[in-house]
Amino acid sequence: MLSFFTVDCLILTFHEGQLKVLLTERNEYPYKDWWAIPGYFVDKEEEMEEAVKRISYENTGLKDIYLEQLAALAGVKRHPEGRILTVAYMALVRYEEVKNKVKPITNYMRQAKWFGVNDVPELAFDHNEILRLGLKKLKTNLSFSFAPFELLPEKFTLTQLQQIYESILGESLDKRNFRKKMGNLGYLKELDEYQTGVSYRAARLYKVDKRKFAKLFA
Amino acid sequence: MLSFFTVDCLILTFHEGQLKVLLTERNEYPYKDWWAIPGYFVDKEEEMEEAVKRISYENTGLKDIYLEQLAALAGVKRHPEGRILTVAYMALVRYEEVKNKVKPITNYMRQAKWFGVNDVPELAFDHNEILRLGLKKLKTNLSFSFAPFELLPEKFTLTQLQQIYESILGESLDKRNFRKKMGNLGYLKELDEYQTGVSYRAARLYKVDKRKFAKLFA
DNA sequence: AATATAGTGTGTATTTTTTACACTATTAAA
DNA sequence: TTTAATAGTGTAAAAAATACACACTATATT
Repeated sequence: MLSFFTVDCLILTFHEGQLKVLLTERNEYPYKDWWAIPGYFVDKEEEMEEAVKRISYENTGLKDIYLEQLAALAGVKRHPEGRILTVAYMALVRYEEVKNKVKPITNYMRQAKWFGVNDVPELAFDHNEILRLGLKKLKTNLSFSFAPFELLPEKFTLTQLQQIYESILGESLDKRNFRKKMGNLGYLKELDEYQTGVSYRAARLYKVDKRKFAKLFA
Repeated sequence: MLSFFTVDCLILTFHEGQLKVLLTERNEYPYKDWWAIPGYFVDKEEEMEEAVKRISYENTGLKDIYLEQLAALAGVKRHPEGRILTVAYMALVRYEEVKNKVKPITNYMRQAKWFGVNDVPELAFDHNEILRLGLKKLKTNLSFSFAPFELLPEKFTLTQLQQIYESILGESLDKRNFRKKMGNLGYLKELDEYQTGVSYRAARLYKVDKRKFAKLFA
C-alpha cells in the first residue's frame, strides 16, 4: 500500500564554455547499455531528497549540492514491467569540484561521462524529456535564480558568468551591457583579486553577496 | 512492484474579484472531517493526467480543463499509514461554467465549497503547501502564461482581466498603464460588443487571439 | 625585439519601457 | 434630472535596455 517509485537526477555542470550533463551507461535491464540520467529506487523509509542526494553522491562524490525538483513522470508504458513513477530533479555542480570524482559507485551502471547538452544521444526511458525540462527551467528562471552561481567557483570572472548566461539562454550577449546590468543588480562584490595562471591579461574576480541576493528575492 | 500513488488537484477560479479554491470536506480516514484539495488514487492502468481529469470532473462536472503539474510530494510521514506519494496539479476553471455543477460525486467527500485563497483553513495532509505552490507558480509565470484567460469567459472586459492580474500579483495596478501594456502585447482582439446587464456604462468586450498568443511564446 | 593572440575594460547616444497622474463619457436607477 | 457607478483616455518624466568601437594588458612564439 506504500508508494514505490524512483528518482532521477539530471546533473549539470559548466565546462569548456558549455553546459554539460552527466550520463551513465546502464548495466541492467531494462535499457541495458543505454545512456541514462542517474536514478534509482527510493527506499521505503527514505525521504525523496535524501535519495536524490545519495544518487548524486554515488555519481559525483559530492554532498550538499543544489537541487530543484523538475517534475513527476508516470507514463503507464515508461517501464516495460509496468508503470514506475519517477520524480525528476536537477542538480547543479561545479566542474572543478567533480572532475576527478565522477564515477558511478554502484554496480548497476558501467561508466559515467559528461555530454554537452546539445550532443546527447537517445536516452533510456523518458530521460531526454527530463533534460529538456531542466534546460527550460534554467532558462525561464534565470533572472531570479541562484543557479548560475552554483555552476561557478566561489570567486569568478564576469566573463565566466556571461558564458553561463549565454549557454543557458542559447544566445550571445553584449559584454558591456551584461556588465552594466550585473552591476546594477547590486549583489556582486568586486574583489581585489585577479585570475592566475592565464596566458593573457588576468581578469578581476567577483563574489556573490548571498545576503543581498536573498534579500532581493525574499 | 508497480507505482502506487495519488494525484491532488488544486482547482482555482475567479469570482467576486478574488481567486478561489475548491475544497472538499473529507468523509474518510485519515483527516476525516478536514477540508482538503480534491484528490484520489491513480488506477493501475490509468495515465496520471487522466486521473486528474477524472477527479476534477467528479468535483466540477467539467471536462477539458486547463491543467499544470505543480510538484510531487512524498514526505515519509505525510500519510499515517506510511508514505504515499502524491502528484499535485493545478486546474483553472471559469466560475460561470462550474457554479451550478460543483458537488463531489464521490462518496468519500461530504461537500465541496469555494474558499477565497486568503481565507483557507488548515488543510489535510500537505495541502496548504500545494496551494502555496500553485499561487506562486501562477504569479511567476503570469507574464507568459495563458492562465488569466482560463479564468475568464471567452469574451471579457479589460477590467476583468486587470482584476485577475491584480489578485494573482497581490497588488493593484494602474488602469491606463495596464491597458497600454495589454494593447502592446498584440494578442487581444477588440470586439464591437459590449457588456449587458450592468447598471452603468457598459464596457467593451475583448477576445484573445490564440494564434498570436501561441506565436509569441513558441 | 617584434609580432600575434586572446581576453579585459570602459562611455555614450538612442530607443524602449515603465511609471505617475486626473478628468470626461456613458448608463441605469432613484 | 440627479446620482451613482464604472468605462475610457494621453502625456510627460524617469528608468532600463540596447547598440556600438576601441585601447589596454599579458603572454607565447618567432
